[in-house]
Amino acid sequence: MYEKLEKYFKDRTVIDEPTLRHICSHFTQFTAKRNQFLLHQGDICKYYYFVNKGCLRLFTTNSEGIETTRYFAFEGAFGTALPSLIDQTPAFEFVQTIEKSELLKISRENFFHLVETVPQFAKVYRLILERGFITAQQRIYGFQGFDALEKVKWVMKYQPDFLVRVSNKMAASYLGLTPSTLSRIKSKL
Amino acid sequence: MYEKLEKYFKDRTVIDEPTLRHICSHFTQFTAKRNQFLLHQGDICKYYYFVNKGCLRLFTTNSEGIETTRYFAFEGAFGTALPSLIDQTPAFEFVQTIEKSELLKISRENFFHLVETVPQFAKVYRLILERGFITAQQRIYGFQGFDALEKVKWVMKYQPDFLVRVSNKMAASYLGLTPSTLSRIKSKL
DNA sequence: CAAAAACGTTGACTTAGAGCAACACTTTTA
DNA sequence: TAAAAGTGTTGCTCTAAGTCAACGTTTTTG
Repeated sequence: MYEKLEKYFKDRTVIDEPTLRHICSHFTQFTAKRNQFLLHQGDICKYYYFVNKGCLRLFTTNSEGIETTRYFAFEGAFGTALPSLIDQTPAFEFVQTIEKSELLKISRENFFHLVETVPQFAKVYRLILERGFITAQQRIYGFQGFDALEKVKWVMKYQPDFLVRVSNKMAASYLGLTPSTLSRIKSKL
Repeated sequence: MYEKLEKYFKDRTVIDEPTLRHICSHFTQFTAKRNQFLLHQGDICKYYYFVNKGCLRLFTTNSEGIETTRYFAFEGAFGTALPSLIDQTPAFEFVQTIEKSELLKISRENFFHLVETVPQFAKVYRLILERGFITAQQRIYGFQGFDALEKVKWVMKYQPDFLVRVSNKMAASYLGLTPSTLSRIKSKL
């Protein structure tokens, strides 16, 4: 139940077993069906999620109903609507499973309590933020000024399993293309 | 010399004077001319910068020489090429002043030493990362699927002083537009 | 398991914004 | 302070990608 989560911490910091168990005791497991929403736009986000199995998608829709996907959290990754969780403001993004999933969740209160009281937890949170920030930067640089073909090559290089794991439609909403365009690109390699 | 930096910390955490002075003692001041480069693409980034006066721009160029700007650090803001600073890998982005500037810098070693040893410093770094991550997310959502007019309205709403402070050319490279297009948009409000 | 809904692909048409060039105006520099 | 370099604006043309629609295939659901 907590193997993946424990591995996540062991891979990122020096940590003893009691501390690990203390951390894990704040996470509770639950399952979710395919396409189940854990958070709707406008809700206040209460939990940080960790994916044991399956996949979470974070996305928003604009006024015309067009979806933009920001992030997919696969097995062994954390994910949440961070601005809403931090500031307790209505979420801009939806959090949704795209497959039947086994998830762990920790409440905002417990999460930040651990950040304040367990140095290893604070360290790992710092690493999550650093990587998240860096990934978002790469995405800005990687997508701005790229044409459709370059975007597709970019994900194939930096997230090789992405195109096989995710539907054409969702991949398109991540890349900022229409499904038609992505389909045409893929047919030429 | 350290007033802005001290204010930055006082605004973000509870901190006593000796700790504040300890932190400040690791920063050294220097000045830079307009359009001076503090870091070139491919260099290894050694410093975190704080802007006392002036402005830093972080940008990259693609294979055709087209510039994409990710971030402007104005007075009272931190800025650096974070992936390079953290991993000590060749920088993907340039760091450049766009005005005559007064800056503070702290070495990577001292920065992370303070993160490890001064809880208030770690806290403030965490806040920087959280805000940076959130801003980058907003930028992804704000720009993907927006047309040129919507992008311009978006910056006017969320960064009102931006268009007046920054040249048309640099604003365009931030927005992912050509200078011609931005110029045309502005002429229609 | 059959009907309905959703998805992927492809073709024809349209369009927002890029590319390019010309010119005026401003800033830098020698 | 004159020449050179850089910047903002505007007109014209062109193209990458969006829109819309048709159709077959897969997935969902009652």
